[in-house]
Amino acid sequence: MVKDVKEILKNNSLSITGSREKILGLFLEQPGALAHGDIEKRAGEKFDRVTVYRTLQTFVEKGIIHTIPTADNSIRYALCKDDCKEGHHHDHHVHFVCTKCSITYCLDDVVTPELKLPKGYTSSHIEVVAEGICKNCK
Amino acid sequence: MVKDVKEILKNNSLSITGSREKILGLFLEQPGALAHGDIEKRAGEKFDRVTVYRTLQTFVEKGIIHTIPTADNSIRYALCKDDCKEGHHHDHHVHFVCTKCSITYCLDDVVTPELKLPKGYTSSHIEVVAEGICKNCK
DNA sequence: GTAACTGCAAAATATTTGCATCCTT
DNA sequence: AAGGATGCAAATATTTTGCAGTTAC
Repeated sequence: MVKDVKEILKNNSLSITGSREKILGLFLEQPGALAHGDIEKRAGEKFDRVTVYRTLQTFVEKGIIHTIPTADNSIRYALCKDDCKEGHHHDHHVHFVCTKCSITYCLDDVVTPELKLPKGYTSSHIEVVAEGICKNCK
Repeated sequence: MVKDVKEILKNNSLSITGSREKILGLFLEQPGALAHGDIEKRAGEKFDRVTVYRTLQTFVEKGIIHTIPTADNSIRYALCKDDCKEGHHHDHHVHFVCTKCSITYCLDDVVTPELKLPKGYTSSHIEVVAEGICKNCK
């Protein structure tokens, strides 16, 4: 995983700007996923709401981050692994939402299981979200 | 699965009102899941937006329907099976979103697979959403 | 210098709340 | 009759859009 903010942006042919560096930095400096609100309210940083929306959207399009749908309708974003390319996400790992601290983790080592779908159904992507207690809260 | 609207409401100690009958009827008469907007715009029926919000919330609380989170941030609702009790959902089946017709199905016969979570994590619920082409669209 | 990015204002949507009225039991 | 449900109005919250000024390359 490339850890340098500038390099990630360069690799995706995005211009290097303050907001992008700071927002991408937030993702790199912590393990969990971030919701739009988390980023906006992040202490010490003042982001324009609109810039956050647009930056997140750009990152998703470029395959730098991916979205994690959760039951409470709060979309979270998390870093993609290196093999995500523009328009072609490969986040075949399981997501875990802690019901206590509500941190969302990407369990990169837990692979999405195979599913036997009924006749006639073909799936291109499977999203798995587990809910429970994480290792820090147990 | 109980198919009678009035009976379902009675079983859950809800008063039988026009909106509840109509909204619950919508769920019973079709296989897919419904989003809030689907219900509101349903041709032939005029529901107050607020009533729809409150009715759906009541149904979820009573365990009559459950929510299905999807990547596009549109929450869908689908009927629970009979073994859902108030405050204790048992929808251990897989959900399928067709990328073509965007109907969301509950695949009641496909059971949520077991997951090997990392040390320290315990899950109480696992949500699986598959995306692809359904049997009607292939 | 040019194209892209940002931030402000404002529009468009979506969701929640209060309250008076009506309906179910 | 009493409690709960509905529908309207309005308050909040969320997301999108337009545009002028600024910045990266």
